[in-house]
Amino acid sequence: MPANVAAGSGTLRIATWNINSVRLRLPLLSDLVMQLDPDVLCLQETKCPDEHFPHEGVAALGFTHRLARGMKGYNGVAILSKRPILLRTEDPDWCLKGDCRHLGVAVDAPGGPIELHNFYIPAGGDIPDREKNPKFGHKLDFVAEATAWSAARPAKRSIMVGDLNIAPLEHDVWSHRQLLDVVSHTPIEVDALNGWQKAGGWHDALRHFVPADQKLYTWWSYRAADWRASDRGRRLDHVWVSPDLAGGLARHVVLKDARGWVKASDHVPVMVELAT
DNA sequence: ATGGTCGGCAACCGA
Repeated sequence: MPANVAAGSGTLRIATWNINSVRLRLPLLSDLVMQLDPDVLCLQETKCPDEHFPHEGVAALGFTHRLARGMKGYNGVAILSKRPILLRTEDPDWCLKGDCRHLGVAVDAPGGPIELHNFYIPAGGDIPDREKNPKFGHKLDFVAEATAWSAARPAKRSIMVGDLNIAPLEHDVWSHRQLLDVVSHTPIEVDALNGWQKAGGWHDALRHFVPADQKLYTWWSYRAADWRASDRGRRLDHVWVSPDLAGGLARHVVLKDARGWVKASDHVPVMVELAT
């Protein structure tokens, strides 16, 4: 062991990906593993009931520890890990909907257990008005509940990842001006997300590496004729870490190439490596 | 300004 590395410490690579059907895109997971080699991979939009989760295929990639929380057709999250993970049973059923948008675990990390939360926040529909659009209300209610939850238990040795479906910064979207009325970048959503982040004392791990005045996207619409040429992206996927882990942030990857894979998801994988 | 494309699952809903 190098002299500058304390006993019991090490690095951990955490990745997050909205896979948009884990069964359809199972073959792409091996590309992800080759590119990022994550210790822990958090998935959203698995769209897969637990009894049909492709455990065998995922195990073949080295993820010996797996937890899935899915349902038929919609939503669904999973945590795949090369290190032991322990399901947290004390976290809320968000908005009491039982809709499979969160998994919380303790990861057996070098240096001691790390609390990890994988979120899939409601997209919120098309109209940014909770009176006219209940899905937007659900999104705001979900974030408000998560804010109160974070405020009640300041984060320590904790990581929060997922598809939060909100792009908070001006340069998290291709055109701040043109997206001010578009769900994902409206001021009410941005304020809500910033309030959540502040309530938990969370550090934005991607913006730790990429300055706020540089464009950074993790999602490109399927509807663009040429997603790469038009480059009308948004940063909807996030990695937040508690203050005590922020000093250990070592590396990040936004795997933009994944948007060009055959049968791509509209989101790309994001990975953060940190000392634990 | 509008519509553009996906996935699940079998007619549209959700993104």
